[in-house]
Amino acid sequence: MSITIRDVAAAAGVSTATVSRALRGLPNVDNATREKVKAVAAELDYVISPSASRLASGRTGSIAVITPYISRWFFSEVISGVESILQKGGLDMLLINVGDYQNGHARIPPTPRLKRRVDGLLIISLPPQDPDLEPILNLDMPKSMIGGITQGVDCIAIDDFLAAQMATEHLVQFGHTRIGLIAGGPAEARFVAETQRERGFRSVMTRYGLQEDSMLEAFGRFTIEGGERAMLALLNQAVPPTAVFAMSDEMAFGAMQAIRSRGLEPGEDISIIGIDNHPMSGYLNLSTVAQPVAQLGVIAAERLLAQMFALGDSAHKPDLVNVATTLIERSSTAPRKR
Amino acid sequence: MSITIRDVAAAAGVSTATVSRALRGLPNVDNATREKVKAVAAELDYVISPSASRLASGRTGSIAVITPYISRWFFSEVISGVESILQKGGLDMLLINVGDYQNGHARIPPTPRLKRRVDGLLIISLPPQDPDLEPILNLDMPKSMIGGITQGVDCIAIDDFLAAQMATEHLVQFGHTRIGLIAGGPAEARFVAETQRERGFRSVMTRYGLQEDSMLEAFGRFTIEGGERAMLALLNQAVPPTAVFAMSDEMAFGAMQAIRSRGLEPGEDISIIGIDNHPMSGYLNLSTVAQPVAQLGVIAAERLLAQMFALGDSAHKPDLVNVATTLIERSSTAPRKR
DNA sequence: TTGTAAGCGTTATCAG
DNA sequence: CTGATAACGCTTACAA
Repeated sequence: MSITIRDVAAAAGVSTATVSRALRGLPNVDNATREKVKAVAAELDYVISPSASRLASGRTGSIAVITPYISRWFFSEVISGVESILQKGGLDMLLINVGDYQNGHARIPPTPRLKRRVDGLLIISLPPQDPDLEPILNLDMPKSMIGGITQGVDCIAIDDFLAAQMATEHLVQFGHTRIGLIAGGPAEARFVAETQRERGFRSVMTRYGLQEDSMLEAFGRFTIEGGERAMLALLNQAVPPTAVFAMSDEMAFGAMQAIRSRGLEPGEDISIIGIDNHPMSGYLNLSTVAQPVAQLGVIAAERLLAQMFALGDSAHKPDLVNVATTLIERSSTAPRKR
Repeated sequence: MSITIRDVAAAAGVSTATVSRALRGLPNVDNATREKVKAVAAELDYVISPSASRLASGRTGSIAVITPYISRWFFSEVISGVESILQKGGLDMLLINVGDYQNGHARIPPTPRLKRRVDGLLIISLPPQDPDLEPILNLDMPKSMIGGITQGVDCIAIDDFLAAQMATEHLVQFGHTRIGLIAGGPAEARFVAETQRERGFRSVMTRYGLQEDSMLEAFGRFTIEGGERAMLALLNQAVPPTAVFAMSDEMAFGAMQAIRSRGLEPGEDISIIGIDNHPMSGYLNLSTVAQPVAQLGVIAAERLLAQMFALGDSAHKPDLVNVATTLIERSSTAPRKR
């Protein structure tokens, strides 16, 4: 029914082998022959059958992007960066959401869906204790991950420890001593970034001999609404913090709302800083530590491609790539009022 | 190297045909045989080779999601909805970004990448005049689209005409007569939604005999920043509007910022309303016409599946599905001050 | 209910 | 540089 390589071969007066070589740009094809074949193929509107090609060659020409969320800002931004590189590399992108967060019903283990289906894996921020992670890492194919740390795998991330230090230090420099923390969730189910950010926060607190009050930590689940609830909890303390470090801008947005709902003004009455530099942050005057999110995706995809094409000769050596962050001061942080 | 259906057949003492039938849940297999085969397959950790299966059966088990953006809120939300259904249906999702907006360099026509690669197409908001659209629609496979209108194709959308009417009417009811419009872009390159929303806006203006001043229309490109610039342009008019309808919440966010930058207060001095009910809208007190974005993706995916599985018997009839919207009043809109 | 065997459309190995 | 031809691993009539 569909037109095959044999039709092209016949029409061009060559063998299927030659057609295959000519069309894929392989060497050892006479230039005239190649042009002829290309012309015939174009005229016949011939398109290679990926299934047949995959079966015969063993390469699938596609890579799986595994993510716990699709629509959250950070993730969609990363995915967008990844896609741009994969498209450029002529690879198909299979998007797989492993978050059971959405609908709660039992998650299907993704491993079987991956086994013989893709040539590479790009893993976005799977928490180390996620039960799916290990089987995925055991899959024998090139992989690179964003926001994780695994020996022997290309890992791309900002230095979360440092970013949190920058944010916290900024608050300390403004004279704040009673500083609250809005984290994502409790330690049992954390992304690597969360753990690192908490460590960074604590390291600065300790360095300046500041009291670490466990009542001054709340969880915001990385959502606006969660950030709002977390801030309200902090405000309900006997002695509320005068400054707060939120692990993400979106949680900080919610926190600012909570602050206002108490008749207080962010910056004026309570300083707040986030991490991300979300597109809204400039408009809401939120101080933050900016990270180049889409760029993380770009780099991870590029390193994945490097692995896939570094066959034999120049062996690709996996590494941990740290991308730089920048402190952006806006009016949500200000010197502490005595 | 990898374990094949023949290994399973041998180990189970049956033919490859039986293994194939048993594993795929086809009828006419003895129950005992089926269980035996399943057990052996599980033990051998056997996974069907998709390439071989596809080649033999002609079905790819994957569908392409074609979108002009990945990381913009509306699109990532839709994609998320689509993914949840496709995953449930056991289908792979190929995400294809056809926006050349990102990097400007010549876009590769997506048609060849689609030809023999997927079983179905889910098209998100391609403008009717997009040169890629027609070749895509000509592809002979099930398709459904979101935010578009094409005869003979399943189309899912809100009633954009009505939504714009609701928003505009809301402003009129508050006594506003000089109403500005923040659209996406000029008529030459519009999404269907834009065209419909402009029509809805104008229909209400006309119904109430309100002046339509072409100087009171500005383009915001559906971004926050664009909305800000557009609003500034409106504010620079000799007689600025007292109320503004923005075609999206994100543009409205930018517009609110612009209003504040002039020392004015949204709602107090200038009313503004958007469309979407973006997660930030509640926090910014933006009035809006809410649409269930992820739900659009869910429905579109479900209808696509319906087409793919309605082979023969109950023929699926393509249709235009309209999803309901709701007016949400917040403090960004208020009665006009005389 | 089960087995046989002919494809499915390429790629890749050898010769030539 | 080019052509036969044997895989690749599964599905699916058709037989049994």
